[in-house]
Amino acid sequence: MTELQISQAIQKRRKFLKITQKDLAEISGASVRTVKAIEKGKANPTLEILLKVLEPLGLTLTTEERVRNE
Amino acid sequence: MTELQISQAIQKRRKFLKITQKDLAEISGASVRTVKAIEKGKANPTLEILLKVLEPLGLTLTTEERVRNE
DNA sequence: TGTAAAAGTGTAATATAGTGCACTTATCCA
DNA sequence: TGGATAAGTGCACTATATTACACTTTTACA
Repeated sequence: MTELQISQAIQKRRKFLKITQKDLAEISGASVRTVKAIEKGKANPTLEILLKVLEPLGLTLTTEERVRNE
Repeated sequence: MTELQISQAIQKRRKFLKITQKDLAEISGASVRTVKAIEKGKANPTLEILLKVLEPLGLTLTTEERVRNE
């Protein structure tokens, strides 16, 4: 999963939950600025920030064996 | 999946592949210092670095809905 | 068990992620 | 369609991730 796919998953999930970037920032503890950058794919977030943002979205990060052709 | 679990997955996989931290550093393009820190769980790597290290291990990162009780 | 390879670490420099502020632009719906 | 809310952005500062170098400690095996 690429950086872009992760940011898309975050935005998709946030919209599904009908909350704003500001809401997500407040709940997660990350700054609004950073949440915006992550969703725009213009961030290279640290793992800590990424996990903080994913958590309130009910999402988690996992490592998997990469499958051929993806 | 926590930061700790990710570092453990990396170390486990690297040892399975019978390569050294130095090898992994060279293949991935991350510094040896950073690879060591990640495996030790003493790093808060950027997504870019994390993906670079996972890639040659045949691992990938995915986001999933968090399951209750984990 | 001596030795070489691997792993771990302190320090310091550099690059860059994270942030707040102020502002602009886009979206939306009454 | 006007106004309110949400989203996007330039700038400048602070915090911290990444790195090389030099060194110590641990591991493994001939």
